[in-house]
Amino acid sequence: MANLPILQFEEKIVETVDKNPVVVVIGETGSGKSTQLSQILHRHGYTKSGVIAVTQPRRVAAVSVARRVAQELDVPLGEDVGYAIRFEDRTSSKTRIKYLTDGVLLRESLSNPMLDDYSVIILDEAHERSLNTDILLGLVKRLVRIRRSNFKVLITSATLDGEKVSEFFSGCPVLNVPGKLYPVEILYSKERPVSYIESSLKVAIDIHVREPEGDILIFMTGQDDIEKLVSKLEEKVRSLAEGSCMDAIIYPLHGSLPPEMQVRVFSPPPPNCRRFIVATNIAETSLTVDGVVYVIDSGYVKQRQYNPSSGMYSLDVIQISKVQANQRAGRAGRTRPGKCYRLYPLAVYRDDFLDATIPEIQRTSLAGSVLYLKSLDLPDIDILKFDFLDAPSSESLEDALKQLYFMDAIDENGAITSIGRTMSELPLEPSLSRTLIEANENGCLSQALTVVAMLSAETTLLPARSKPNDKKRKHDDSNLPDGSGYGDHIQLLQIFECWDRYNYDPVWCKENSLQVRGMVFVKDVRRQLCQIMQKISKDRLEVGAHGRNSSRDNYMNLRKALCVGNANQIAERMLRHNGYRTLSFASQLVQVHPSSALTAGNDGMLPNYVVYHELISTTRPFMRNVCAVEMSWVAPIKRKIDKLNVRKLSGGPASSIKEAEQKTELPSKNDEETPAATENVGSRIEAARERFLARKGQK
DNA sequence: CGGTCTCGT
Repeated sequence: MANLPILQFEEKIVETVDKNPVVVVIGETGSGKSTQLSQILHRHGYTKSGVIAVTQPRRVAAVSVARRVAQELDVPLGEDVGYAIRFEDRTSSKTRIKYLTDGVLLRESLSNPMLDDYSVIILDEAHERSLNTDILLGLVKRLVRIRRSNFKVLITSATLDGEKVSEFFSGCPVLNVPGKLYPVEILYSKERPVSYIESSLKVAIDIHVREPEGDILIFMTGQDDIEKLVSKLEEKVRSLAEGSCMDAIIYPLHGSLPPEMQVRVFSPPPPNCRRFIVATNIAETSLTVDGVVYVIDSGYVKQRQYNPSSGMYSLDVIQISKVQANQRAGRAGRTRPGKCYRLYPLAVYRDDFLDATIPEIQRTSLAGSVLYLKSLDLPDIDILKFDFLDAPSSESLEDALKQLYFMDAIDENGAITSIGRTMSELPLEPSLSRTLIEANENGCLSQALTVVAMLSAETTLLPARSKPNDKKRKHDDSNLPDGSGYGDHIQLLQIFECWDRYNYDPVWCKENSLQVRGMVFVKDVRRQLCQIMQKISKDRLEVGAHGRNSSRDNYMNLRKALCVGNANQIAERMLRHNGYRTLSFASQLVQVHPSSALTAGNDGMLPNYVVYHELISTTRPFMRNVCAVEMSWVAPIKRKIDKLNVRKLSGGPASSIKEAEQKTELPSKNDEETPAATENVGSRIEAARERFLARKGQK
């Protein structure tokens, strides 16, 4: 701790914070900013008038950094130093330094918009530009203006363009703190490889044979490619002459690996043995592997993308940004000087790569964030003119308003309704909050709580059911319920009710190929939602998870509630086949995803109407998680869709839309870096993807 | 019949 670079700047930091309401601190990896800034300000009296909050984009970071600081100050965790993450609040009235996820701070601001428990707010890792951090940036900017004297904000970040943030905060000072990285030599390929798997294989084996000891970290785009490369590496390593070089262990590393497999990379290797770690971008920021000296960077990443004009997500392989490339390279220099092999030419890095990754706020549906902003009731804030560091496109904001209008969260003038207010209190996507509220009216709250919690866990829930070589059909060897023909929401409900009957036994999960971690998460979410619903409602609610066991249950009320909650996500079947067209937005042709539990009737036809949880474009556009609904429930929603007037939704006169459009289309210093419209983002990604596919060759 | 990169309330 004594030799952390940041401590040499203690006086300078304190002096600057004393004189300025906002300070940007640029500190590279190893500078100690996450653990030391809060302690420095604590030493200089900033905890006398309030708590110092430090936000983190990740739960594990909030916990581990809090633990370290408590240790350094020699106090018990949870007293003077504490942390707050979802499901776990380890703070007390004594707490002076509080680490928390940015999502938790946003939640807190709902019940205390002035955040006046805090004398200082430090937004850490702002360069990652998580959706929540971006919203917090806008929020604290406003708080600085309103709270004035007793409030300090620090924005800390590794590589973020300090000037840009400084400009955002009316020219606030920028402090630079050096890091503790060893030099990393960058080696470029002469040209783009035909197959980056083969190319990674060759480079990795070359390193293994020629270079001194040190682990190799290889960045790939996804599980599939990781598995391919791992097996090729194993084969190659076996074929090397015995005694010709040191031993090797090869580890895959990605998010869907069970935790016990992930932590293997943290235990040191046996002596005289080199580790190959083949990873997704999970190893870029989330997991740090000690002992890495060589990095192989394919230059690609898989990224999820939202198109607001079609309401559709896609998962694309795209080129990384310069920031990402440098982050990857830095992973080679943590313990001693290292080398980074870039599988692309310098010219590609220099001319093709974006400077910074497109921030999440420009890649995701904003319904939840817009509802949040509406619920703050800030008289001086117009959603379309909200002060973002990088504004989302006006299309994206209008899409969010439309969604909220169809869910009755805002009225035709764009004002938040009482339904919208209740929705904003629930830590869920708006469609799911709306479903819960409707279900409560319909007398099927307990069922809806289960469905909504299951959907919150996303894919953690139903992993690959069949092994690659297993040609059995979906439910063949599975005893899991089938959704009674109504589709996936009902199946999810039935699965959880089953687990409940088995007293939440983890063994049952494994036997039915359900991820234990995911199911436990569902149980936690469900419990949290029960508490919130109990608080909101005056009556005692019936929230037990036990299924009613009536064999002829047609889930009528639950499906009605789902229809209301998903008013923006309804599809109508075509007359002669089982394709659907989406209602609302521009109508599109979509299919039910093949993994769905929805079944056809005796005539071979699927239901006339379904609601879906998500549209995802892969080989074709699919609806994922669908539920059968009745035409009579859809009719009133259709009328509402026909009557829609977007101009009014955006806050009255059409002028506000125009202004927002102009604002986002202002030329910036670097057009590449701040894309104005989603279409630009989309087309650039499309181009990058085509190049990638062309290069990937064989696949 | 298809394929899931990473976070978070």
